[in-house]
Amino acid sequence: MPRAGLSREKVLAAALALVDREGIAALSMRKLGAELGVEAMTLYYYVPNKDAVLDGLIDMVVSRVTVEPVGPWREWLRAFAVAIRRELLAHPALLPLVATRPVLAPGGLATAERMGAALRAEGFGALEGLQLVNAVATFVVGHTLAEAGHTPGHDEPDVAGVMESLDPGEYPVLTEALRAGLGTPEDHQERFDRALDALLGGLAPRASV
Amino acid sequence: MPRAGLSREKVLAAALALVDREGIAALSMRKLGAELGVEAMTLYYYVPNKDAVLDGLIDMVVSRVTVEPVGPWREWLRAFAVAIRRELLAHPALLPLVATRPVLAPGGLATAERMGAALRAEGFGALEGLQLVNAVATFVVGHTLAEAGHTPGHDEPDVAGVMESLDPGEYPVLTEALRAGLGTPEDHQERFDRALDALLGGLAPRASV
DNA sequence: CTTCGTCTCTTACGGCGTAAGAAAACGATA
DNA sequence: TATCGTTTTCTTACGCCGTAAGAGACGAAG
Repeated sequence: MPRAGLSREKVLAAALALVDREGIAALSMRKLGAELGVEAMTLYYYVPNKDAVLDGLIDMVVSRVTVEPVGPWREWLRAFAVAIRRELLAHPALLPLVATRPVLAPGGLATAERMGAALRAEGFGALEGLQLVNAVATFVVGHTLAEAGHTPGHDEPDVAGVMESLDPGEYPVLTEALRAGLGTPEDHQERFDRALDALLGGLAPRASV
Repeated sequence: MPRAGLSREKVLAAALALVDREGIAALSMRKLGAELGVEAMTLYYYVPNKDAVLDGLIDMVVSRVTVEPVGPWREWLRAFAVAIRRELLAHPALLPLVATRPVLAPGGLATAERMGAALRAEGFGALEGLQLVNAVATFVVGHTLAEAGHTPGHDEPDVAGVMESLDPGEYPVLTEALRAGLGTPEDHQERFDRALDALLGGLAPRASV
């Protein structure tokens, strides 16, 4: 029986809290151990290495995205996209991780399977349906990355700073767009909605509509 | 006059070669120095710190994407998307970097400006046009990341391995899709083309078509 | 020759992931 | 209670990393 009451789950939970609070760069085995009142090497009893911690983190987040594929397929695919985005924005520090690991992690497999099955019932082929799911997922990750996936050190795009340093004579259209709100949260939301609508509106099963 | 004939450009070029050859994780100041026949600290005469090297790398790649915005806007936007993808796939190790830094880097500003101006001439607003450019860019980055942006260590998705370890009883649709080519290069290409068509087809200026 | 600006090196510090194994705390048994 | 095997934790050490600080080597200019 563990003396400090540790477990893989508690290690991962502490890691997520640490990352959310101080960013991905602050996640070191030593700091994570300190967070749990334990030496760094102790963690290796619960986790094979640091990479497993990272994998565990993305799996935690991905597993939280659960959407029932019922009703019109465009609607629940949209809900799927929105759910991914919400979850990613809740843990922006994890974005670079989620983006650079294969989507075929255990946490997302069941969801992918259910969606693929539902789409096949709508006339899509198995490959075609999962391509669609994949396209939506990669779109959301890409968009959310651009929105919130800043490398620590380069903090957020800093629209105001860019605007000032931009020569209006050289970049008139950019200047005008920035003044009109390019890069603001509302802009991201609007762009996300519009592009998602376009994407979903343009995709359909090969055979019929 | 430099004794070793070094320069910021040569440092960056060597860094790009090193990254292309051994991956982003292999890029350390010491190795980069060795690559150039010089000690690590020597590099700091040409570059303020490692982060500046990374910034320089993405700027090199981004700057190479130059598309003339002439003709039907959907066509050159498509060419733009294809050009980004080509450039990113040529240096897949840089993908995680490109994805996590603001798109508003110097190298891409001029391109964005020209495209924004061209779109405004087509009836888009300044903000609206740049949103469109941004949407296309983030889509491409997201898609290409999923295609080739594997974290070193996790090498490429390894479709064969996933297929074998997948229980066909539990994941019938996934199994079928994998057998049909999900995750192959052709699959990526096809999905990219289809989603890009959908995206471009669904986007239009607010006022007219 | 001296001086100065340019370029490169040496040394050192604190941090990282983790391999190897000693050491401590525990429940069960005698 | 005393002992034992297992489970859990810690100590030490190695080779990496980015880079701060400053010494040294060099050609050109006076």
